[in-house]
Parts: sequence; C-alpha cells; structure tokens
Amino acid sequence: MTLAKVARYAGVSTATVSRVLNDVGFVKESTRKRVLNAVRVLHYYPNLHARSLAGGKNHTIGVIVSNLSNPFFVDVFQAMESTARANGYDLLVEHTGYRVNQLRTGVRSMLGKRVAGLAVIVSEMEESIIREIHASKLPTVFYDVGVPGANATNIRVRYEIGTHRAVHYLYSLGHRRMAFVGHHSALNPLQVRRKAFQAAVSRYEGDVTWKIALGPDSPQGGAQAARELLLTGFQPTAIVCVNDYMAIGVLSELRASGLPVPGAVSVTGFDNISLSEFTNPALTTLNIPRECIGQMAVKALLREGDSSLIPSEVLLEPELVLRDSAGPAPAS
Amino acid sequence: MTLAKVARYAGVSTATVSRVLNDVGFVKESTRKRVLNAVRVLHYYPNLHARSLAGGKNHTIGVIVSNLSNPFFVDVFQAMESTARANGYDLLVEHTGYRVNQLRTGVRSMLGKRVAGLAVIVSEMEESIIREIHASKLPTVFYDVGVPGANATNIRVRYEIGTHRAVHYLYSLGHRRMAFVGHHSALNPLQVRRKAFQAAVSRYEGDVTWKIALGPDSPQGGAQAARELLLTGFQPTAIVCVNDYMAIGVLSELRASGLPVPGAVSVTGFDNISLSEFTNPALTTLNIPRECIGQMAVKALLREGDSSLIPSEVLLEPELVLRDSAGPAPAS
DNA sequence: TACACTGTTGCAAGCTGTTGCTGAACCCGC
DNA sequence: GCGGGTTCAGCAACAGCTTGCAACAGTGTA
Repeated sequence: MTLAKVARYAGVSTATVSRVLNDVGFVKESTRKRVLNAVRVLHYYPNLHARSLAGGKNHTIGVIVSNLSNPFFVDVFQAMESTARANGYDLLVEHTGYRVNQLRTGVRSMLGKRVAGLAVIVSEMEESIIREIHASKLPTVFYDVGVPGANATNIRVRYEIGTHRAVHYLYSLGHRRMAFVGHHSALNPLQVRRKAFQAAVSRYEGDVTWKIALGPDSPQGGAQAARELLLTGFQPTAIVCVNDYMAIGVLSELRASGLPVPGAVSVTGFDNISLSEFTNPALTTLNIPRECIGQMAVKALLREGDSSLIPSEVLLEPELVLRDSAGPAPAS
Repeated sequence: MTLAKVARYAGVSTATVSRVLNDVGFVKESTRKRVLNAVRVLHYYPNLHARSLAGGKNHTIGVIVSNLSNPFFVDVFQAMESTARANGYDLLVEHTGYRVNQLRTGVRSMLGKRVAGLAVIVSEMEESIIREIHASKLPTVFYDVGVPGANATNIRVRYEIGTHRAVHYLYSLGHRRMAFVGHHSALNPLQVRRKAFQAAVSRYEGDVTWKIALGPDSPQGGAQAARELLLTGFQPTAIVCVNDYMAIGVLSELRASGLPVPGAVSVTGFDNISLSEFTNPALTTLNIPRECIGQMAVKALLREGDSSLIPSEVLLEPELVLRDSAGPAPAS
C-alpha cells in the first residue's frame, strides 16, 4: 500500500495525499475527507523510511545504554522518553551489555538512521568512538564518558564527592574496615568510581583498611563479589557498592552468610533507584537525579535556537540518602 | 555524505560502492580497497532509510512492551535481542506504560517502519488494534493478549494453573485467609489473573476467605495495595501477588507493618524474575520461562521457510519455585 | 583472427514519499 | 465583465540507496 495507490483511490495526486497527512498547505475540506477515507479503507500506513528520506527530517532521538536490566538506565530512559514525546520526538534505544564493539555498532546504526540526536549513557567507551561521534557533527549527550566538544554536552556525576560522602559517613559511624564492590574494572568510568573510593579511604590513611571486589553489574554480580570478599578472610564492617543494583546482591549474600545488616556489616549503594527503598533493610545510598538527567539530555539534544545556551558540561553532586542499611560499626 | 560522493571519490559508480558495502556480486580486490578507503576517509554511514526503501527489506523486529521498569519485560526483551542478533536482525523497542492509545500509536509506528515482524508483549489490548494488526499481514507474536490468526502466534501462560498451584500450596500450609494483589483491573489479561485467583480459592468455598487489592505495576504499587489491604481490617495470612515486581513492595510493606514474612504472612509472586531470589526473604514464586518466550517469539517471527511449522498457539505452564516467603500459616 | 567465456563495472529504473513551482478555478470589487 | 488576489491541486524533481541488465576488457580456444 503506497501513497500512489491511496491517491488513485481518492482521485487526487500524491501531493495532495501527502499534504492531507502532514497537515500542511491548503486542502479543501471535501478533498481532505475523501483522502482520509481512502487511507482508512486501504489500511495505509505511510512508509516512514521514505518519509524521512524525502523529508530530510527525522524526529527520533537515539539512546544507547549499557544495561537495560539495571533500573538506573531504565529510569533515565523513561525520563527522556516523556520529555522527548512532549516535544514530538520518538526514542530509539539500543543496549550494549557493556561491550565496546556493541557500542560502536550501535553508534553507527544510529548514525545510519540519521537520528536527530544521540544520548550515550554507557560506561564503556573508546577514544576512537568519541572521535567518530564528534566527526559526525551529530548533537550528542554523553553521560559520564566522553569529552566536551562542539556538538556534545557532557553530564557528569561527581563520584568523588558522592563516594567521599558515603565513606565519611561510614567512618563517622566508626567503620575502619571497608570494602568496595564494583564491576568491570576495565571500564573507565567505573575505574573512576573505584578510584574515588580509594581516594576517599586514603584520607584516613593508616586508620582504615580496605579491599576491592568486582563482579558483573547485577544482583548476582554483587552477591558473587561479596562472597569472594568474605572468602578472603578480610572482614569488612562496611561495604560501599558501586550502585544499588549490585548492592541488592550484596545484602542478600550477607544475609546468607549470617551477617546481619547493619548489625555486623553496613552497606551503601549508589543511584537511589526506586528499588532501593524496598530492600530489606532499606538501602542507604546516594541519590542521582535520573529524572533530571533524562530531561536535560533531551533538552540539550533538541537545542532549538541558540546553541550557545547549551552547557557543554553539567556536573551533578550525589546526595546521601540515609536509610537502614548502614549503622554504627560493631563493637569488636 | 552520500553514496554518490563516496563513488566519485573512489572513482567508481554508486553501484560498485553499494556492492562493496553489501558484499554482493563480484568486485575486484583493488577496487574494493579503494572504495573501503573512501568510505573511511569520508566518514560515510549508509543512510539506512534509503537502504531499506530501495532494498525493500528490513532486518528489524519490533517489540512493544507494557512496562520497561518491570524486569519481566526486560528479560523477555533481552532473550529476543540475542536470538534476533544471532539471525542478523535488530530489535526496536517501544513501551506503552499500559496505555492503550500508546499501544495503538506504537503499532502504527512499527507498521510505518515496515518492521519484519512484531512482538506484542503487553497487557492492555483492544479488539480494534488486533484487527488492525491482522489486516496488515505482518508476522506477529502476541503474549497473553490477542487471538490466533493467519500470521499471528499466541504465547499464553496458563495463569489458572499457576495461580491454582500457588493457592493450593498455601492452602496445604494451612492458610485460610488469602488476598490477591494485582494491578490495573481494567486490563483483560490481568483480569484473567485475578479471575484465576478467584477460581482457585473458590475450590475451597466456605473454607477460605479472601480479598483483592490493586495498585500500579511497581513495588510502590504493591506496597500501596498491601497497605490498603491491611487497613480494611481483613487479616490475610497469605498474599498472592500478580507478579514478583509488585511482591517486592508487598514484602516491604508487611515489614513496615511489623508483620514477619513468612511468620505472620506468607507471600507468593509470579514470574520468577531474577530479583526474586534476592529479596528478603527470598520470594516463593511461579516460574515463567522468559528466555524461552523470547526465543520462541523471534523464531516464530522469522518463520523462514514453511510457515505451517509455526504453531499458532503456545501454552506455558508456570512452575512453583519454593523459596522462603511462604510458610505454614500462623497458629492464631 | 574470430568467438565464447568469465569476471567487473556502469547505467538507469525503481523504492515511496516531500515540496517548490505552476496553473486552474474561484471570489472580490469596480 | 474584467483584473487581481486567494485557494486548491498537480507536475515533476528530488532524497539516497539497490539491483537487473548491458557492456566491456581480458583470456583461452578453435
């Protein structure tokens, strides 16, 4: 079913049908009715490929995320979606599973689809991919990764500050043996978080001993990392997790090991995903304004008008959310 | 940047560039090198709209889901994605937030994008939308909703059986006051689940009293429903939840109300999302093979060859997964 | 030397819409 | 009844790619 057939059925030219469907130009009411009727009768759906080819416009924003299982990404995605929809744009998600190659493929696919803008909310990254994106001139928003550039906005969370707040809080509760549970150490932004932890504990040099354990980004991964951590014989009284999603697994593993939280071990997360309120005990964590990130991202991409108004870098400070999973260090 | 420019730069015709990029036909090695070089130098990304318009083929499968926040949908999506990718197809997700209008828009958008197949994994549905899909002749897979048709495969979970298993299990543990926590009562497939519960408890007519509470599909919704339930004064010793995602909220609310699980109240979920293993206590639930659903869906859509081999209806039986959230009814 | 292949490449039509421009029809006031 | 401004609709030129068919250069054969 094509425009031409609809036009023939309605006894008009394709131009007229196009105008009716796009609501542009002058079309007599009676003609419009005839066209609309033909569209309905023939079950016609405009070919969007042809449309964006001919029109040269595209009302789609691409989003690439690392892990759709992690509620953090879904939250950002949803915030983006409602903002985009409100502006007449659609979203196109792609997820990489933390694989750089998948990211590269995803970016090219987005470029091939001629999206109006691209949001890259991932942890994996490579210099060459950033260059590729910059060279394409496509309006882009990076989260965490990436460097500011001509058409690029960077949204960055100040992990150092967030992690320091968590560590400081735990220190003030008397904790002196801490551990960090992270994931995929090879990925740069995650290195950043690990280093932020190291920097934070090193402020209490000599006073605090620490250890690091890693696993995949999932509750399973958190549980696994916690298990390995406990097996080393190091007995942390506090575990700082790279995100809430992994913290869920850490909580579960501690319970399985008979270590009450926060009685024996305190746990903190990062992100403040809505699930963190429902864990048992409820998770003490650092809030990252996902809603706000999603909105900013879309607004930056839709840079209607003065592009000089778009900040090239946005820094967010995570705030500590006190709940029940962290408490005073055990007496011992 | 277009094919033509690349061709000019490489000193060949557009046909040759196209052949190189698609790896079809014979191209001399030296020519191929020249073309590939031009592509690299010029930062060329083939316009995928033009490509699918000209080629008449599309290697994209559309997926429409109700709620990307619910891990159940994400799991199905991921299974579909890897199966699709293995067959050289991409996925295009859209989510409706349980809104029928959004579903209609989504379906039309998929039709407009001329996807190769469509998987509709939603709970909301309308007769007219099904007719629209059937009329389009697009290979389709429905999950839960929809009726079998020419190009449509139906995947259906036998909720009656699953729910009956849960209720029976609880009954055998001595529970006589049960509640059902569901969501969005207006949506048909969810009605089905509620009715399945009613049918299950009615087998113990007179012996079991019950009540129903509803909320949005989220932990928050589960907590809210549980709260309302408790406020009625009805004191269930067991709560059957429509899915694990809501059960998480129910567990949390019971804890907040000082009701130990499973000491005072037992809870069961539905879906067996991976999170259900990590709740505290771990959730007793019914397994739905999401991995398998995702694979079947893609295979059915890619009906290469004999389409008569594709079943028009698949029934799945949920199996009880025993964990810690359900136990003997309190003595009371 | 003519002929049949085989491997390579280009020409041009076609995929399905959008849109600038042109022209016809229609209305107005004088 | 006529010039001029509006409205409305069609023509045809694209948009960027794929692909069937023709053409052409070599190579081996008769």
